[in-house]
Amino acid sequence: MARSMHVRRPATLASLAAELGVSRTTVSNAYNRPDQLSPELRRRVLETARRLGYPGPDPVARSLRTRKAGAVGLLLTENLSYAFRDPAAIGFLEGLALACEDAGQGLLLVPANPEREDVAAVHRAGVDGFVVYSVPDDDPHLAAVLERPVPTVVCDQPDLDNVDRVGIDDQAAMHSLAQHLIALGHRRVGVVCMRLARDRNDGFVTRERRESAHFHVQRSRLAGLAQAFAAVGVDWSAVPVVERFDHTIASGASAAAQVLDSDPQITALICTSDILALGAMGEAERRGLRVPHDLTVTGFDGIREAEQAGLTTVRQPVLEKGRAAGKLLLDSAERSRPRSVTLATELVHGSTAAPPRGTAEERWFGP
Amino acid sequence: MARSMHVRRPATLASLAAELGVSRTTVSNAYNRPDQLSPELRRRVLETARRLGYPGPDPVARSLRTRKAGAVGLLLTENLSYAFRDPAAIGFLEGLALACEDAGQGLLLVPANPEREDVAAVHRAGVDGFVVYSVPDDDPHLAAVLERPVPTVVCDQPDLDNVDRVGIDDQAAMHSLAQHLIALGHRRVGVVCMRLARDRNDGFVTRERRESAHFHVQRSRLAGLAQAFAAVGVDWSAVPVVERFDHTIASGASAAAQVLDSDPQITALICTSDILALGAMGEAERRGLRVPHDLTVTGFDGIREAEQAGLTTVRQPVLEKGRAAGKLLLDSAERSRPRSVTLATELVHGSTAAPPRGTAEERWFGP
DNA sequence: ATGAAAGCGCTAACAA
DNA sequence: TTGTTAGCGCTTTCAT
Repeated sequence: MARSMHVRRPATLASLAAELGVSRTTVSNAYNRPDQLSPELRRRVLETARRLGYPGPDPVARSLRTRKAGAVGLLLTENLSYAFRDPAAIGFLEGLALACEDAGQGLLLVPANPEREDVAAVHRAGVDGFVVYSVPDDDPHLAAVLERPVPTVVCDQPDLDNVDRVGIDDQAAMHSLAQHLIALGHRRVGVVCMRLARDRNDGFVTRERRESAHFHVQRSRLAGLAQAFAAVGVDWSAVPVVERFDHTIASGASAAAQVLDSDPQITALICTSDILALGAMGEAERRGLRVPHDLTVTGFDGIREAEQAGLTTVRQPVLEKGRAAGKLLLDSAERSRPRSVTLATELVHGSTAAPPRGTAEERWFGP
Repeated sequence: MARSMHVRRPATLASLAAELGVSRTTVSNAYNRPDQLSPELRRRVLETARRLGYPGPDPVARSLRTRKAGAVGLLLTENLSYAFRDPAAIGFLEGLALACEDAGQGLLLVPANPEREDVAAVHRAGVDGFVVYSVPDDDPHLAAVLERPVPTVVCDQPDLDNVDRVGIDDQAAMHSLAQHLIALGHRRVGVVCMRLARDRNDGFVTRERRESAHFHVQRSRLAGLAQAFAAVGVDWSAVPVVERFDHTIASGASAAAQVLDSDPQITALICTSDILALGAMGEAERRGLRVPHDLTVTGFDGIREAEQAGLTTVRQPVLEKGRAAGKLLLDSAERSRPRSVTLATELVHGSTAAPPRGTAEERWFGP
C-alpha cells in the first residue's frame, strides 16, 4: 500500500518544508548536512518526511544542481549483453567496477547498439565521465562521447588528442609471439582475426582492409605479425588472414577451417584472441590434426579457459586495464594533460606451439 | 584542443538560443522534434551548436524535466565487482542487460557495499526503477530502494507486498534433489551453504540461524533439504551444516573439510551452490575420497563449470531470471498489482551422486 | 513555424 | 542555527 502511494509523485522538499514551516534549506540540510541543524529539528524533519512519504531529495534534481551524477558511463562496442559472455570483457568490467566502488561511483552500462547509428543513449547518459572500451575508431557513439563535456578514458583504442588512454602494446606483444613461432621454425602460417571494422566481413582479409582496420587492437596485432614475419622474408601478402565478425568459439572454428582449406600446408595458425584459438583447436581436432604436433595454434588474451587448454598465448592484465581506466577517470588530480597507461603483457609458453613437422628442430625437440 | 574547451561548462541551450536570436524552444526542438521547425533553421541551429561547442541538451536537466532517467538500477548484495566473478550472477546480468538494451535503457550498477550501512548510493542513483538481486531481506539498501518512488523488481528474494518478483522455487528444487539422494540410499549427510545473514559466520549453523536466515534463497534451499530428510526419519538437527561467508571454491573446500571432520561417516555432501560443490569435490579428492564412489557431492545452479565437472545439481535459468526481471520492470503495462514470475528448474543427473558405499544399492549398481 | 511563461526539485552563497 | 535568493539547464503547454 505504501508503495502504491509513492508511485505517483509524492512530497517534495519544498512541500515538506511548507508542512514543517521551515525553509527548504533546512530540509535539505537535514539530509545533506546533519551538523548544520539541531538534532531535534532534524529528527522532526525526518519524521515528518516519513509520515508524508517523502523519499528524500530527488537524485536527478540534486545532480542538476551539484553537477555531479555519481556515476561513470561505459561504452562498449557490442551489445551490452555481449560483455557478459566474453571473458576478457568480464575481466575488464570487474576491474572497472572495482575502481568505481572504491570511489563510491555507480557504473552505467550505456546501451549503444553498434548496429544502429542511434547515439541517443550516449546523449541521455547522466554520468560524470565515460570509459570507452574497444570500439571501432570510427564509431559514432565514440564521437558522441567525445562531444560530451565530461572527462573520458579510452581503453584498447588508438591515442586520441587530449583523451586519457589505457592499453597494452598489442603490436609488440604480437610481434614477440610471432618471433617465438619464427624461432620454432614456422614460416608458412595462417591467421584468424576478430572483426576489423563495423561491417561484417566473414572471410579473407585484403591488405587494404587489414592495414586500415578500425579496431585498434586488431590492427596492431596484425601489424605486429606482419612486421615479424616480413623481417624473416615471409611474403605477408600471401598469408591467409581470415576475419570473423562474431567473437565466438564457433567462429574461430569456421575461420580456422577456411584458412586450412585455403592452404593445408600451413604449420601454424595464429589467432588474435583466445576464444578464436579455442575454436581453431576444435577444428584441428576435428580434422585429425594433433596440436602442436601437426599444427601449432596460438591465441591472445590469456583467459582462464585458454590456460586450462594449455594454449600458447599472450597474457594481458584485463582486470588491471579496467581498474586503471576507472582510476584515471576518477582521479581528478592532474587532469591537465592527457595521460597514457600502457600495461605489461606476458608471453605464455603453453603446449600448443612446437616446431613444424619434419624440421630440424623437431628432430632435436622430438615430435 | 576542442576537448579542453569543453571541459569547463560550455554553451547551454539558452546561450545558443541567444546567439542565434531564437527562442530556447526552437533550439530544443532542433534536437528533440526535428519536424517542428524548418530544415533550414534546424541546420543553422546545429551548425552554430557545433561552432560554439554546445554538446546538446544536458541529460540531467532533461531527466529532471521529463522525469525519465533512461536507466535501470541494479542492486546486488555483494561488492559490485563480485558480480563479475560469480557465473550465476554474470548470467543474471547478461539477461538483465539484454532486457535493458531491448528497451534502450541503461543499466546502472549501484555501488552498494554490503559492509557499510551507507545507502547514499541508492539515494543518488538517477534511475527509473530498480532490480534487486539476492540481497539479505534486512539489507538497508533494499529498504532504501523500496522507499524510492520508482518501480522495483526483486529477484531471489522473498515476496514483498506490492513489489514485482522473479525467482524459482528454491525449496521445491532442493527438495527434489534431496529426494533423489534419499532414493539412492543416503541418510547420513552433511551440508555446505552460502552465507545466511549479513554477519560472517564461517562455521556450523544452528537451527535457529538456519531457519531465520536472511537470504531467502539459502533459507529455502535448506528448508527443502530439512523437509525431505525429516520425512524419511532423519534427525535433521544432528546433520552438520557448515556456512561460509565468501562464495568461492576455496570456501567450498574448507567447509567440506569441516563437515567431513565433524562426521567422517557421511555419505553425501550437499552444497547449496555449484561453486561450493566444486570446492567440496576438490577437498574430497585431496582426502583420497572418490566421488561418487566414496562420497556423493551435489551442487545447485547449473553453471557451466559444474556441467563440465559432471556435477549432480539443479539447473536454474539464470539468464532468464535476469531477462524476466528486466522485462517486468520495463513493461509499464499492467503495473496495477504486483506480479510474480517463478521459473522452472531442472534436476541434473550428473556423475557425482551414487548410492552410498556398502549399501544394497551398491551391490546392484556396482561401485 | 516560432516564442513566452512556467516550472521540474534541488543546493549553495550569503544574510540574518 | 535558520532563512532568502538565485539559479542548475531543460521541456512543455499555450499563444501567436
